[in-house]
Amino acid sequence: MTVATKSLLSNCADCPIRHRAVCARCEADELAQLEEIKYYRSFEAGQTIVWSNDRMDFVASVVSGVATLTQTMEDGRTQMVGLLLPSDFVGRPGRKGAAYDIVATTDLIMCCFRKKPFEKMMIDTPHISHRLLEMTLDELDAAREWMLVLGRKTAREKIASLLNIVARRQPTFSPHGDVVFDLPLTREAMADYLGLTLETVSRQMSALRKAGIISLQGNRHVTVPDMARLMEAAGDDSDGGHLI
Amino acid sequence: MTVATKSLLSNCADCPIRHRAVCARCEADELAQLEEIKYYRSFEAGQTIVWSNDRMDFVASVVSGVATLTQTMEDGRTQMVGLLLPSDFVGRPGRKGAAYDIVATTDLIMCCFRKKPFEKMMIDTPHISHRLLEMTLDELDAAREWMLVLGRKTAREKIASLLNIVARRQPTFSPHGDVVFDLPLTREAMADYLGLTLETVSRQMSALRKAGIISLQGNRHVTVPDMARLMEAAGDDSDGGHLI
DNA sequence: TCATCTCATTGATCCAGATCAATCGGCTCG
DNA sequence: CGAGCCGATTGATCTGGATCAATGAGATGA
Repeated sequence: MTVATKSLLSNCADCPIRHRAVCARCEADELAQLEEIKYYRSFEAGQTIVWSNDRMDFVASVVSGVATLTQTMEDGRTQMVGLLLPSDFVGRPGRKGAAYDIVATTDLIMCCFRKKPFEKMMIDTPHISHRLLEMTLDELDAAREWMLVLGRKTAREKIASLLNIVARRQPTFSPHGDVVFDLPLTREAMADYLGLTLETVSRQMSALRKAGIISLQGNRHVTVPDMARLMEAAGDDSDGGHLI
Repeated sequence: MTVATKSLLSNCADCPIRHRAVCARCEADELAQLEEIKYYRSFEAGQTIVWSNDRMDFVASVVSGVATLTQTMEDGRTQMVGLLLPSDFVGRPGRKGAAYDIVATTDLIMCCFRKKPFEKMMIDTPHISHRLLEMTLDELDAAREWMLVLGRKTAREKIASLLNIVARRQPTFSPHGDVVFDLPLTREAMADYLGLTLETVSRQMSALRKAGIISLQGNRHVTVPDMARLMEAAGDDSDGGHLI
């Protein structure tokens, strides 16, 4: 981490995830309290942050980079159950151990809080626990959306659904014009997310490319010329009609 | 509903889900406040309680019976994303519409709260919002567990996993000796939960019966002579070694 | 510059579960 | 009682994605 980054990060007011993370609703004095108990940790791509069932004595927000939550069966089958992007929250207040393996898939910076003081703050600071409830409900919605993908979609629809989600979480996203981004996942990680094999992922990526729905520059860099066609390939209603 | 049931239900202190539902942590005075804004609704098996995207101006707890949350694609493929048993919470504070179809699969009684007053109470009553956070985190864990089932398990393991979950949520459950219960779902609903067809569900139920892992009396009534064998068939570690 | 490693692509074959179809058993209603 | 219905079972066949296997394309480093 450079000196400039370190100084940027030390101050919550300048934090890139200030308005989206678990601290989003905090007032200046509450932020000052959080600032007292926070510390940063950084990880390299590929590092395991926590192993499933290990004791985990902190909770954290992803500041930059991407991490994954995965579950593994005894025979080695693995399923990714969460994709953590900047501002997402990690860890469970009120429980000792980690329920999943947490792995950094890119270089990663996390803003950590020791669990005990954080739990104490949650009790006297409703702004934190309300924001955490809201974020947890959003994650639950995302998990249920993913259950539809895993249970009922074809391989091609699964790939298109994943590309759609990653595209929409880009900071520069706009639904019109080309959408360009880097996939934060290997083909194998995509397969683990989608309940497929990596060969099927590769074949379906090629199929979407041949159909002109995406174009690829290298393995990771994706261009989507028409988001509506991508959504159609994902089996989603192209007019994502929301009731607000 | 009989007169006896009605009288039983009108008093929170005697409520069968008093210690497990969203009100579990409430003090007597808080309970009295809840009592003011609550009302009961009952539904018959098969009735749809709310349609996806409909306005939903209440939240509720399941008092007795079973309901399901399902998502449907335009072409009719459906995936169940939640199974609501007594004490489970329904609805999302802070959002106008329902995200899923909610359907009663047995006769059902719900304890409802109008959304506005409930949201107001959540702000002044940390016991409620903390309990709701805890329940939502549990649901998120259950949803992620289910993602592993949907993404990576075989049809036989899926069926065994579902039986395992239903067996463990019986009020009379004990891990030793015969476990006996009624499935609250049709074969088709099981298929929607598991991302299978109803034919495959039927075949795998027969296979588990022929293997002696379960026995069936009629279509719905199940006896499990040995929970360890069922867990093994589900692909789960038979010593569910938990770190508390 | 060439060996090695990792990640990805592509081909050939196989099989678990989907699909299509017939039958069964219990229930309700005329 | 028999007709019709609904949920469930069982059989025959098909197919999407898994599996097994070979090859390619960048990156790293001796």
